[in-house]
Formats: sequence, structure tokens, C-alpha cells
Amino acid sequence: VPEGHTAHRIAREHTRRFGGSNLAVSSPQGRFTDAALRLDGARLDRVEAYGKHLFYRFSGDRIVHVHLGIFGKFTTADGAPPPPIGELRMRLVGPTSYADLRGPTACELITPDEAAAVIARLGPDPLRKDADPDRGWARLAKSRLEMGALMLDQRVVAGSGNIFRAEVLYRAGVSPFRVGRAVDHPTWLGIWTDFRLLMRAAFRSGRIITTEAADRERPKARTVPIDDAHYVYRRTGMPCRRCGSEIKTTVQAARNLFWCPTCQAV
DNA sequence: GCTAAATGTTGAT
DNA sequence: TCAACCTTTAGCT
Repeated sequence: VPEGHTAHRIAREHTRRFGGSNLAVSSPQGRFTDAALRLDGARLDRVEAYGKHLFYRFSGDRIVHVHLGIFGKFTTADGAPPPPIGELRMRLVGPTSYADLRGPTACELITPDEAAAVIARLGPDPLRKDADPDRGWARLAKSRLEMGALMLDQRVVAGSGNIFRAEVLYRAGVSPFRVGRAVDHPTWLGIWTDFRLLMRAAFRSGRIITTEAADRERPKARTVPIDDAHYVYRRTGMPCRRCGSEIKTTVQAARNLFWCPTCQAV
């Protein structure tokens, strides 16, 4: 279940497993069958991630665009694939392993131009070397939207999701209800830098861990207990780890928001 | 066995 | 702002 780090981990793993190989492509569920038939047996060159989007670059300028959405999941394993079970949208089978995709928002065969158009709609991705935070700033600085909404806007930070928005604003001491126009440039750069730190850590460990306990144990982030991984996300009614105030929740930008009313007063 | 919820996006109102 | 869509699983009865 994915924010940007998940897409980047999948891109890396699938490139390692399948890059340069000819793959059997199928769609047992039937909703990707036409494209699967056209791709079956084709060589996959590599997989790239931009924000939460995945691009599977096959020979002949054919690209499979995958977006996991909120439910999507890849199951990847060594060996021969088992008989398909459930709603299996796409199955990739390489020489020594396979990947099963279920429940994605997007799984479509597109052209390089169409892929470029998807990427052009995205803001800077903290997990990409070439990311320019000022592209996000250009949008944020003139917006009347609240920060809690802007931190979910993929044109501001590509790859951010509901956990990162809550945790990054908490760590910055910024209220999710402050409007973008009321945020100064240094504050934005601080938020951006923290995004990059947290997302890189999540990329390495496979988990979003934002607490100081995690900072100390970052190399062993997997060992941090689930209940200690976040400052505010899904901690409604529990005491703030820094000030003891009760963590609040509401719905903002159609998602559950969590924040500390004391540490994030403005 | 049923219901609600979940790290998301799009397109219509 | 709201509903629709994608699928599995946790937490009930």
C-alpha cells in the first residue's frame, strides 16, 4: 500500500528481476488482456518511477503505465507462478521469478508521448536526483489552499501521501490549516528537505518511520514497533509524543488528517 | 459471513 | 465538494 517510496522500490526490484528479459505477460482477470497479448514475449528494458507512477519500458517504444492507487499491490516472488487466484490484473513472468498486480488504479499500455504527458503533470519527486523544489514552491507560494491539502498535491510534491503529509507538517511545526501563501520560502525548503530525508529512509527500509526513535534506529528501521513509527498519523486521542496534548483528527482534502493542536498551532 | 476502512486519483457538479 | 472506481483485510456479528 503505497506512497512514492513504494513505487521506487518496485521499480528497482522489477528492473533487477526482469530488466533485459523477455517476459510472459498475461491478464487472468481479463481487464488488461488486449495489451497483454500484444506484449507477451516482449523484452522489458527497465522500470522507472516518478512520484507514485510506474513505467515499464518494453522493446518497441511500448510502455505499461501502472498506478497502484490506494488498493493496488504487487506480489513478487522467485520461481514459477502459482495458478492465478482472485482479481489478477497483470502477471509478468521472467526467467526465474514472477510479479502479480492486483487492484491498481491504472494499468495501461501507452506511448512514450503519453508517458511524458503523465510525468509533465507531476511536481518534483524528492526521490529523484534532478528534483527542483522551487517547482513545488511556485505552486504553493501563491495558493490559498491549506497546507494539509497542498502536501497531498502531486504537483507540489510528487510521491507524497496521507502519512507523509501528516508527519512532515508535524515535524515542521506547521499547522495543516495554514494556507500556502502564508508559508515563507525557508519553511518550504525545510519541509522539502524533510520530505527527502523521510522518503529516502522509507525507500531503504520499506516502511514510513518518522519518529525520533526511528532516527536513532534508522539503519534498523524495520525493527521499530508499528506503534512507535509515527508522531500523529492514526494516533487520534493519544498524547502527543512531544507535548502530551491530545492528537486531533478531521477530514481535510477528502482524507483523514491527524495533527497536534499545540505543536502545530500555526 | 458481513461491513468498513485503507499510504489514491479522476471527473462531474 | 462529492461520488465512483480499484481489491483485500481487520474487526465485528
